[in-house]
Amino acid sequence: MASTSENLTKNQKTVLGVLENSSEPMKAYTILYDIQKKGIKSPLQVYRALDKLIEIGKVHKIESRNSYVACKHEGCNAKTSTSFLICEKCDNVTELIGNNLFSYFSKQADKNNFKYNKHCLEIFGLCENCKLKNQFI
Amino acid sequence: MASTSENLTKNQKTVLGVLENSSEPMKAYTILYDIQKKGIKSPLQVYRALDKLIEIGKVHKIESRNSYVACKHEGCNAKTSTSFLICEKCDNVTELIGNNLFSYFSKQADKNNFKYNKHCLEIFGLCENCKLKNQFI
DNA sequence: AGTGTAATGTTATAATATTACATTTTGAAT
DNA sequence: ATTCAAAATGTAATATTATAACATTACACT
Repeated sequence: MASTSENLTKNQKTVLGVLENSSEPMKAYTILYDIQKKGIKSPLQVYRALDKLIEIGKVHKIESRNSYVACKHEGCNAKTSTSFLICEKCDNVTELIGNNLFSYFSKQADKNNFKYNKHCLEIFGLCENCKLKNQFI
Repeated sequence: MASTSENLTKNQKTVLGVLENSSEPMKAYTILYDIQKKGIKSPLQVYRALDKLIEIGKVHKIESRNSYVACKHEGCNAKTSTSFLICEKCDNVTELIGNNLFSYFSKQADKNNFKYNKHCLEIFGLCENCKLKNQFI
């Protein structure tokens, strides 16, 4: 068995727990403040846990926001690449999965004689809820 | 006439100048150190200039690197959206342009009942040069 | 000249992330 | 069981990136 939640360390479990219970992406220092009761005292402890969780694909970073989000997809293959829909109104974030972005980007890269390895994609706009609300403004 | 280089302010011209003369993306504080001779003394002056330059599409930000790059494309429409190829070996950055990413992403968003507004895409891999070098390792 | 708006200058500080180094835990090989 | 190396941890300090707050200046338009 590879890297399931079972063989995470204490700090890693704590950080992952906070993220999984959050309805939205969290910043590193917000995570820190949330778990100082649980024995984590320094930013470094959070960043180290995040690094590991990102490495094994349990957590993704949203670059444009310096935020971190737990991945809800069992066995997410987005260990390196990430693709998000980010609502500009309510900050809700959805991960794009099971699509063919990889092959599409590979082709785009090829045209520029560039060898695709991974990507990060962040699409901004309105989520379903906010879209509906917006119609009446 | 809209926002051409002509009606930029002194600070904005200075910052844009540095970026245009750089062969690679620059960080805000690197820009600052480079132009302290020219009367710009504080980070804020750099960030304000960058904000404006980004707003008018003369400069783009590379989110994953906290770096800024001058746009080489006359009348670049990427005022908001950006798409980059980033070499993991040499840090060379190329902007993807004139492609149909917009419509592709709109469709992807639609599938999730999400209204596309803009995006940032960063593709990591090997640029042409580094790809060639790599073959002999 | 007076007014409004944008840009500027300056200081301080907030927010995000890493270095350095000493210590402890873990777990596999003997 | 003991040893050993690798991984993880703890702690303090610091580096890096970005913004807040507020006073001042420049300039176009009346």
